[in-house]
Amino acid sequence: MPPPPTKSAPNPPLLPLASFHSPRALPPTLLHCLSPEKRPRRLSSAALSAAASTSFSADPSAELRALCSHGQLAQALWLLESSAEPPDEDAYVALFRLCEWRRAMEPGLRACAHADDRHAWFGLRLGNAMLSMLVRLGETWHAWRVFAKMPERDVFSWNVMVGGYGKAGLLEEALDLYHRMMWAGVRPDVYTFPCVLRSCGGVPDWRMGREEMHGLAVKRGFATDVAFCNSLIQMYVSLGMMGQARTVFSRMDARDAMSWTAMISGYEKNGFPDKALEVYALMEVNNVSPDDITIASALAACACLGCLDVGVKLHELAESKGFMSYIVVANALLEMYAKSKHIDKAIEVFKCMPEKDVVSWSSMIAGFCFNHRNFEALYYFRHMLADVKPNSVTFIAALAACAATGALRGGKEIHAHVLRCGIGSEGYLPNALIDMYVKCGQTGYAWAQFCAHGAKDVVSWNTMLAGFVAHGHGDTALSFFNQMVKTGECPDEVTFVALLCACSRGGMVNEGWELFYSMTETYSIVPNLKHYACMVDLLSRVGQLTEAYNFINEMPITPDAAVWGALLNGCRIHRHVELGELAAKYVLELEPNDAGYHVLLCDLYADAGRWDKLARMRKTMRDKGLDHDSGCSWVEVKGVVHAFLTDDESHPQIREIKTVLEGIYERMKASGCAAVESHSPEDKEVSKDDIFCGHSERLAVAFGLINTAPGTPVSVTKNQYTCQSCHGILKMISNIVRRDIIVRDSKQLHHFKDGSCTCGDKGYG
DNA sequence: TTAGGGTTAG
Repeated sequence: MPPPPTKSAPNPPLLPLASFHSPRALPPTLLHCLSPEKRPRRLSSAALSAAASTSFSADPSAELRALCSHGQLAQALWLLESSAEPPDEDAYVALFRLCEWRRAMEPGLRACAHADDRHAWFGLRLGNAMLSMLVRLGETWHAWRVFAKMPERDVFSWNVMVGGYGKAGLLEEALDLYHRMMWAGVRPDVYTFPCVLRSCGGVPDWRMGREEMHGLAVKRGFATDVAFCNSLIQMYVSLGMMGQARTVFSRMDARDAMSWTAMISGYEKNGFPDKALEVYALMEVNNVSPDDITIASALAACACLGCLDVGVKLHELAESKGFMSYIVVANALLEMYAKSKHIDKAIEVFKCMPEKDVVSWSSMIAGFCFNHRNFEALYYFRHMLADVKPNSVTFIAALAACAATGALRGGKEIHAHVLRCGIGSEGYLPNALIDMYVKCGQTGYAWAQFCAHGAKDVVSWNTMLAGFVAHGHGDTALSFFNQMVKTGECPDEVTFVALLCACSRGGMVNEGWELFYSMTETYSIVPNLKHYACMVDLLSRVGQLTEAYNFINEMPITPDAAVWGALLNGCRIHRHVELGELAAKYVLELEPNDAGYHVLLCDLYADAGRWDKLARMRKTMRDKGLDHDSGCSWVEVKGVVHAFLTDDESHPQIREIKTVLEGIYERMKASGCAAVESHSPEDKEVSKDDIFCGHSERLAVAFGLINTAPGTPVSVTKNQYTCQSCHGILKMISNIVRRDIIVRDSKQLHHFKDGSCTCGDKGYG
């Protein structure tokens, strides 16, 4: 006897065709197939004696049918299990249909076991009703057992099984069953095609779906059936063949809301959200009324595009049609608001939802991350745990929030939670864990996670590669890339962004050119704006400013602000005011309200001693309202993330923080550290003002030093780039206090240790 | 005399 299946049991291999009709190969009774938690509860002895003393009507089968027709499931089940004789086939069928309609798992399985025990289910109608119910309840395995035992099967039985296996994601098995059906000489009907096509889209050999199914449907005269065409569209959608989907759609004589929705969601899922909205507009023009699923699909397209105006109209429409109580619509709506940078509106929708599922919570957590409100993401994550069980998508979003704030302890807790749930290798979770460890400055943990990840993909390699680059291990990054290629992993655009970045940080010009050319010549990857920006950065940082400028002018695509910004940064490092001003002209044309680029130009003037121009630039910033410093740093202490703003005096421990900074200043003076570069033109020594400049990273570092154990590293995350003065001071602090200080800023990761930084001071001319 | 097609989050 095979072991009783459990919920996680793999799909049983299909028996050889011949065994279907061989009594010797029949599986044990259905009751024995049920997993322990699925076994029906027997009636207690008290209930049995009560049943024995109950007077039944003359026709229990009629009574059972009547109870089912009135929806009285509990009483019907009781009657079934109390009667001495099994009811007739009609009564069983009525009970199975009621269980199917109610999605009543346990009563359904009990009724199945009852029929099975009494060998009363051999009729075709009864078997079919059983199959239909089991498939609808998601009990494909049990459906298979019933199907295998049925002495007679019709096209309905086969359709239910083929469709059921497809729904359960067992696509190969579904297609196998379809072929067996054909071999068995069963003639497919109009229902067969949608059942099979569901699985054709998910298997590599899609030609079977297109050629065999389509041809057969045409031959049988089903090609005009709306459900068949919709299934065909869906098959092409899942194969990413939107052209063919469009052809089927345009040739349809009649289309219903499902046809339109399949096209809308198809375009959205295949990366054409704009086309999805075009189809939606066309649907309106054709006066086809959208239903809840259409609206959810169109909202998903709006979310992709950040298209608020159409999204708001869909919101109004959903309200007018009374769809707001549908969780799918509400979820799609809050996602749309979050992605359109209206997170407060998303919160409003979320709070109005009478019921929230794992998608609602995960969307909110990811939405907060998308809107740079990572603390709220973590707050929602903690609250969710009391309400809904998180899944891999939730954990990925929460890990992103930890990564963004450098919340290592929080990230580790989530890692432990993931392992406890046994989903550590599910979906993108392994890569999200690598990313979290990388961004929290823990390359060692990231590496361990990378090595433990059994199914590495290009994203795993890229994430780890980016980790080496961020930590200043340029040589390791290049050898890691070689290892990646040797293992057969094909690099993509992201890989080359990381590699060129490594070259730029390490001043490896020749390697950079070689990699840049290899993109097109070896890997057929067309360089994008990010790659060009990296190359400009590489050339500019090493002082090849004219080459960088010429390189920009020869670009086959129009340079963006990042490309010109890289040149501006190079000009700042090498104090080339004229070329810097030219780069700044382009940058500020493209990004006129970006405070960061204005600051970069100010720094260029300050470093070059052009105080008149600096004053004018600062005035321009004031006039534009860009002079407000919104610098913010975070540090995690004992699992709690503390945030500090520039000149922040609000923290309860601010006096201790200042005392620590003052102490450091005294020790700097005593140890003769006086050669810090200052922005002040007259003073070239470290002054008290330098120490108390109010920059958020210093406050966060001081707070971390106070509140963590001696000898342990302090890890800080900052939303802007670390200024030259802070960089110099932090190097000194790491030396004085003999602690590792890790600062991840908006540009790179700095690991300060014994008075030096892993960035090699590149970028701090 | 039952059944098939479009569904939100990374």
